[in-house]
Order: sequence, then C-alpha cells, then structure tokens
Amino acid sequence: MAAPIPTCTADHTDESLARTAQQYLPDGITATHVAELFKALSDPTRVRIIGVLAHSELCVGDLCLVLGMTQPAVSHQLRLLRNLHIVRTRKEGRHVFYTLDDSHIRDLFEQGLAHIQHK
Amino acid sequence: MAAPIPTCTADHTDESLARTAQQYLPDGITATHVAELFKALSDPTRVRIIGVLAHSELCVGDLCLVLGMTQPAVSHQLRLLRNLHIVRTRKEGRHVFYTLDDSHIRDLFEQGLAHIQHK
DNA sequence: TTAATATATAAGTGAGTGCTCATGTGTTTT
DNA sequence: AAAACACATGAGCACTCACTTATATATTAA
Repeated sequence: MAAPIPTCTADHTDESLARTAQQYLPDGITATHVAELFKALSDPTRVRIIGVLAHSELCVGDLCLVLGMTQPAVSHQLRLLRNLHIVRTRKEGRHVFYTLDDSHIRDLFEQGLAHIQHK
Repeated sequence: MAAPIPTCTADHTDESLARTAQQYLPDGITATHVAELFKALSDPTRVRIIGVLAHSELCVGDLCLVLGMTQPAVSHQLRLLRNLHIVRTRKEGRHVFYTLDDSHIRDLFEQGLAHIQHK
C-alpha cells in the first residue's frame, strides 16, 4: 500500500495537474459500489441473463433452457444478481420468476450493447 | 456443459416463454464483448482511474500520486484498459499521457455513478 | 404419506485477477 | 559516456470466480 512518490508532477504544468485531478477522484466507497454494479454485467453468462430478462420475466427452469446451462450454475448467478439488487423474485407455486429490479440496468445493458455493435 | 432439461417450460404459458425469450438471447460472442466492456469498470481501482481520466488527461506518475498506488500496480491496470481500447496514450518525452479513448465509456461511468448516488 | 418437481445451497476445483517485487526499455540530463 | 527518470513487463502469490457434483428445502401430485 505504500506508494513511492514520483517526482514528475511539478514539471509539465504551472498548476499541479495532480492536485486538480484529485478533486474528481471517486472516494473508495463510491468506487467500490460502482464497481459492484458493473460487475453484474462483467460476465458473459450474466450478460445473457440480463439480456433475456430485459424483455420478459422468466422462471429458473426456463432460464436454464434458454441459456443451455445447468440449474445450479444459473441459480448461483441469479443469487449474485439478487444480492446486487439487480433482479427481483416473484414466487408462484414451486416456480420462482425473475425480473430486472431496476430499469437503470436495462439502460446500461443496452448502452453497452450498442457500443459493441457499431464498432 | 451438458444441461439437464427441466420440464417446467410448457406449464405456465400457452406459447412457450422459453422459445420467445430465446430470440432475445445475446449470442456468445456478443455477450463476451459486452462483458469485456463492463469488466473495465468492474474494479474499484479502474473505476477511480476512469473517473479521473473523465476530466483530464494524466501521465502515469501523476495517476500514481492521485490514486496513492505504486507505479506497477497502476501500469498493469492501464495496460488492461489499453487492451480493451478504453484508454489511449500520447507520448511526450519520457512521459506517457493517458486519456479516455471513447466518450461512451465516460457516459457509462457517469450513468453508473448516478445510479449509485441517488440510491 | 410418498414421490416428483422446482429451486437453493454447500463444498470442491481449475482458471482468472490484482497486487507485490524485481527487472527491462526508452528518454533525458550531466 | 554514465546516471537518473518515466514507464512497461515478468514472475509469483493470495484471493476471487464460475462452474461442477451432491444434497437440502419447499411445493405439488399421486
């Protein structure tokens, strides 16, 4: 954690760039929370789950069918998304239906998808 | 990789939900690329780097100062962001200045930040 | 009640990640 | 030339992650 202090900062500007940049540095807690949010979309499986749930609610079994993955593998990812408050559950009999908890995530997903597609 | 086939899909809809959902499933390559994009913002250190670079270009040494981290630690993350085409470099003498390569990433970052902050 | 279904969870495993320390490369200064 | 500086990179290590298999829980059906 001890950072060696480079001496380059004073050389290339009159006002220290580092000092003004420090002002925009996200604090540790904020950075961690932002990272956790984006971590939801940082894995192909979760991207596919969110991509599907962006259009319709689905139960776990159907998600397994659509993804072509085992049930525990899907359930583990769903738990992760649940803990991040990305998805919400609705119980109906012995089925559990999953939906996106928040439309912001759909926006992020579609913005990321658009960025990929015309590139 | 062999997925057991649940039998629940036919029960709760006339038209199979799974079949219509399949249509919206991102393909593997697309999902991987989207995941890689969001992976750039899935770590607190990279979030802080991108947050700072969203406001000004900085050289590696100044980034180390601002982040309070060692130079190799920062350089490794910068290489990762470079490989993802998230940041661009400009060489000037013995300094290397880093900027966001694409304003889309700034948009993603600020959208994620906003989502965190009023929550 | 017993059996079957739908989902959650525990434990284990191989692969990936984020740092560390040490060293390499390129540029400027003396 | 040598030394100092700015940065990149390699190897190693503790940790996390995304799956696996096996099992537990809850609901419905027989």
